[in-house]
Amino acid sequence: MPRPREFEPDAVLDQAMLRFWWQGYRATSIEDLVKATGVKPGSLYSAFPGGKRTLFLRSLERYSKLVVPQKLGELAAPGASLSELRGYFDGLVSDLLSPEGRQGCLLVNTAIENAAEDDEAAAVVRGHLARLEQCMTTALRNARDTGEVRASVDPAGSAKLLVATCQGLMVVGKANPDGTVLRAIVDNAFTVLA
Amino acid sequence: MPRPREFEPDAVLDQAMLRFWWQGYRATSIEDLVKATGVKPGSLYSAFPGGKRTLFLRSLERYSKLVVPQKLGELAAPGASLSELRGYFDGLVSDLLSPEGRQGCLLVNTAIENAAEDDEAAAVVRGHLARLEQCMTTALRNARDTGEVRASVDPAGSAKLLVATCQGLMVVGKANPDGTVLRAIVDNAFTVLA
DNA sequence: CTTGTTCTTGAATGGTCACTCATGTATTTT
DNA sequence: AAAATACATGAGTGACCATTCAAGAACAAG
Repeated sequence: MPRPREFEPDAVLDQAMLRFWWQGYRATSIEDLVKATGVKPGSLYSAFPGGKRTLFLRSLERYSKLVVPQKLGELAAPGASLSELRGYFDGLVSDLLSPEGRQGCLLVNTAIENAAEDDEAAAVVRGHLARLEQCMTTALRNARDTGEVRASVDPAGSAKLLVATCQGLMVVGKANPDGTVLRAIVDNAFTVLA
Repeated sequence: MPRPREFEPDAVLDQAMLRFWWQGYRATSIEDLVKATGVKPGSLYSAFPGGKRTLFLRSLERYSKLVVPQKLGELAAPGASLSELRGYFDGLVSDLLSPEGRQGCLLVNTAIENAAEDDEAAAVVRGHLARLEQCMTTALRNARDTGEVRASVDPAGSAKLLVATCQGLMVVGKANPDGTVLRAIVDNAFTVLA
């Protein structure tokens, strides 16, 4: 009976995610999204009840589901070890140094822009941090078992530090995208472990 | 001859700084500043040509000049060593855990919200990061000389890492103000050195 | 083909934004 | 006291914001 929808909601979310990522939540207007997707305001609001904020929260979830795993790469595998951990950090650095990577991480941006006033957004960020910490803990535990890192390293504690380090990397990289500095940070973070 | 100004521009900047700090640049309206200072739009614009953005850049400079030295405390002294460095991190953590400290650092927020699109703002942030790095380098060098940290520690490199760590601490603290996590990060950052 | 249901469209709403400007005011010099 | 000067006031500007809604359109079931 009903008329079928003429657009793919996930495609809309992909575009919305990119805009929120590049410009931030407040700086992205509904008109931006209308232009980016070709979907008119009425359709947007009927497909995403709750309007802009819903679009944003769904974009965050989509980022978590699509972009984050791609960035994590093999670090997400249960057998990941020191090289995968290092690979993740190297990937972050090269992202920050490329023109397309200057936007940093949507979840870090969200932590700063929205976490204090939007607890649902903060929860998505916390989930991301927890997942990252868990991947890193596993990798460190594996690396310790194989002797790639010193036995004195506490996987859980070091993982917490490494999570903070990569968030900090993103902040520093956004203000000062200098490869020398960013690589020095990563190098020093890893000299501790070996 | 002229009629004297009835308000103190620095007092206006103090209020503007607080608003930008707590709410961010975009989320702070001129009307917010008018309400906070009692100074009407016309006077605001004549005292700060360039409008909102000038007010913001001046607020950043004022933050750098007034708030940052207070947070740095004794870490800024030439004789600072390991305990001053640790004191700085402990201060960050207790700030993040207090209700008034939830806003984090204006310069970190600026790095995320404005650095990509406003190079003048980014420059202020870079200046702050450089100053922080220099204080930490000095403290680490002093600490190494007195044997408080291992001789194998590279002051310049470790300082870059510690700068990133404290930026990361701010991001993590904003999404997840959990003392256990934040203290674990600082503890692990310092186990490397001793 | 008719009817029912959902979708699309885009103009319209009321609010807020950063910013300006004409008018009036306070102070100092002459 | 009068003139000159810079400041204070706050209504006003046009632009943009998120959101709504009435009207038309497309499809499926009967």
